[in-house]
Amino acid sequence: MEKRKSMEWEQKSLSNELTQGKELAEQLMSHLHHSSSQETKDFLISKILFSYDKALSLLTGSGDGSDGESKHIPAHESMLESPTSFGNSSPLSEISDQDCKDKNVFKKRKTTPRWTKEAKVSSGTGLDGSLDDGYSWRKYGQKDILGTNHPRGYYRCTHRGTQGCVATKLVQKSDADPTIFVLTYRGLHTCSQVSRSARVKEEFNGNQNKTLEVEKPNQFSTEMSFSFGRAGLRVKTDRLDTRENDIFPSFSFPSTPIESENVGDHIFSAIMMESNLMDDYAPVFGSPATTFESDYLTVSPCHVSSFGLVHDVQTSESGLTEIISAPTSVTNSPNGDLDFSIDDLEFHPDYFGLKC
DNA sequence: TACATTTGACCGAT
DNA sequence: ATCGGTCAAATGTA
Repeated sequence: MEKRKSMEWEQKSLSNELTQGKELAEQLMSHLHHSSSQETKDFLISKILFSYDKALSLLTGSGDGSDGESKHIPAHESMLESPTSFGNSSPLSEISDQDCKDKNVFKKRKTTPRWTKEAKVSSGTGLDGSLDDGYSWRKYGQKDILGTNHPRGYYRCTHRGTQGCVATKLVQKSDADPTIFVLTYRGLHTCSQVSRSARVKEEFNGNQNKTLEVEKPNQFSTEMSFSFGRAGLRVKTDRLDTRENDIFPSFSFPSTPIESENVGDHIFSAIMMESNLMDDYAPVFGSPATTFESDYLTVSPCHVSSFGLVHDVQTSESGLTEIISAPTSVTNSPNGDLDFSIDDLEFHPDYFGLKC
């Protein structure tokens, strides 16, 4: 009896996944006929691939594909263990498989899920650098993490006190490649830094030949891309004499234009590494079976990388525009952090069809 | 003086 | 008991 129900449920899930894949493909088709950015298309492609991955895992019994109920996977940890290994793998598939081994998919989470987005940043300069994602961050802690050589820095939005902004971010230098920083964003920016973000974007527009697509100015942000673009990088030269800063630079995230001449060495890639990722994307794609239990769902212009399509982009003059323009077609908003609440989704329904 | 950073202590989850 | 995350007092900086 139970088994049969389970099978029916799996069948339904499978159907949902396939349906979702179809819808995504249709959306992709639509985007192909319009002037959507490559990033948007990549995004859809990655979604499709993941959807089919899930469907396959359902078929092969390696997982139930319903990681919407899965326990939280310490994404940052797995990533830090092998920060450069995502280019050829499908981390989410792995997560899915892992999740499905011994969990009861109908169980509720014990804790509020955290939706994280991670990014790898390679400075490549040997100099400490700051990243500007359009927001002001204030460091509130630093911790040595077990199994890692570098401490993890904890940052929260400067406007937490004044505007109650709950966005936080974790920054940690990669063990495998000290030039790479792993950024983990958490929470939704509820603060208003629109003008600042807009200013940064204008800078890009002025400096680059390529035009930014500002399709949804009030919803999702391009800050992730900005943070690794030229406006977001600057060389922090103060307090370099301290050991701590040597191994772990302080990220102040001002909107200071890049001052380093080594911008071209900077590499950007972002990874979304959350176990519940796909299910929470699902509503965006109209999956009928999706349930909302989480407080936030994450949308990142960079999540293509989380499906094995790691998008490392050289921030040379030509490459930079690629970084900037592609993600902007997906997001544009004061919410530099790309997490957003379900409520936000409801208030901006047009986002779904347009972007996802 | 106001704001940011540092860092040890504390807390909750596992 | 351990570990990751956060707090908050002390300290630094502009």
